[in-house]
Amino acid sequence: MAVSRTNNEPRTAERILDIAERLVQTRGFNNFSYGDIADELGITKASLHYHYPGKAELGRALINRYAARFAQALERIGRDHREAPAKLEAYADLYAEVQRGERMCMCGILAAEYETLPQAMRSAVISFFDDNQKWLATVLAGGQADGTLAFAGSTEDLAQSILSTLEGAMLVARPYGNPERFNAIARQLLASLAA
Amino acid sequence: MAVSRTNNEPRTAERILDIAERLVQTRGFNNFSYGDIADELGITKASLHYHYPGKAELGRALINRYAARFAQALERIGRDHREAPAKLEAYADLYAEVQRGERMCMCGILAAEYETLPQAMRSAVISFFDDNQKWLATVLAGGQADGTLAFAGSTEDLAQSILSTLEGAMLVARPYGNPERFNAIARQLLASLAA
DNA sequence: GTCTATAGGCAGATAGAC
DNA sequence: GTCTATCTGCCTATAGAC
Repeated sequence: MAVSRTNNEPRTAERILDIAERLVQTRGFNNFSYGDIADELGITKASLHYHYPGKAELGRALINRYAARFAQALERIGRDHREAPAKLEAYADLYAEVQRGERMCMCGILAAEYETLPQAMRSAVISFFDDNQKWLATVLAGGQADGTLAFAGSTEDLAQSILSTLEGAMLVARPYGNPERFNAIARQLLASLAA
Repeated sequence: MAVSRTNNEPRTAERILDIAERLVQTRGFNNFSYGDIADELGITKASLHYHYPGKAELGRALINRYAARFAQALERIGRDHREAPAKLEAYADLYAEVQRGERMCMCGILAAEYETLPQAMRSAVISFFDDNQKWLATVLAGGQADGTLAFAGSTEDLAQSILSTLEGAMLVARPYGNPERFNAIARQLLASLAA
């Protein structure tokens, strides 16, 4: 049964985000244009401005959707896995999937471009990292409590470290175009936390 | 005593690199222009083309100088420190210095922009990472041999992991503008390797 | 080595017809 | 919602005078 919708297949706003998302994650926010999206979608640049008045608004929409999808994935991990090591492995798999698509984490690449981003996008990037770190810290605390994880230092520091290592692994692996490079680092990271 | 030079103080080519280097490391290679350099240096855009015919050549010169300086720093570390843990600490300090200048590692930010780089720059980025990894692997092997470091797995994998963690720590710390965020991760990393 | 002048292209954005 | 047409600005780059 079709979802209620006035027009036939006019999810143009979503399709714009799909294309722009791939372009951000492969080229960076400043290195694609309305023209690139328009060509691929088969409409004109002017039409894009109807859906997203400016590039800053488009950028906000991109991060918002990306962060929401990531948050859902974290919730799902919480439901699907009981033990902390399994949760962390599933978390690393989220990054591995992005890597397999020959993309960079959206907020990772935006962090590199941070100085050039419109203000509205900056705060969204920070929120993404904060949310991830908070989730990781909770998982780490749980694993420490039930003895499935072993580590020294604060959960916050370690959460920061895990996030940075995964982002860095994606970043450095990019030029090599070799997913295994990322996987090797992720495996080491997880192994170092096992009880 | 003055170094032999035909003109008075015309190291324009070097001053161009100084300015461009800071711009790359803060904004990215695609997010600064000849105009930005010209304004800061007080000459015209056209004059820049005399020193570097195109932006691709400028980019090559930037990486070459950066990589050469980094290689010198690695040599110096080898001379100044005998034990592996001290070498690794000095290595992490190289990154911390960059971070203090509110910059990103040049090759780290170029890795994010990799897809958009001219071919000549791409290979130079990979060489930079390869050289660093090779140096790290040698240090790790030395520390393992004399018992000052303790770790499982291959030296190559661990070298990859250290490089990625430091690059990722710089990347994620950028939006926060807080050097301490980088330092906390670097300390954890070094502590995890101590014998 | 540095300048003026200019070319040619592409960026983001807007007005207004349909 | 999408179009054509257009604007303004910036980009890299070149020619040629000084």
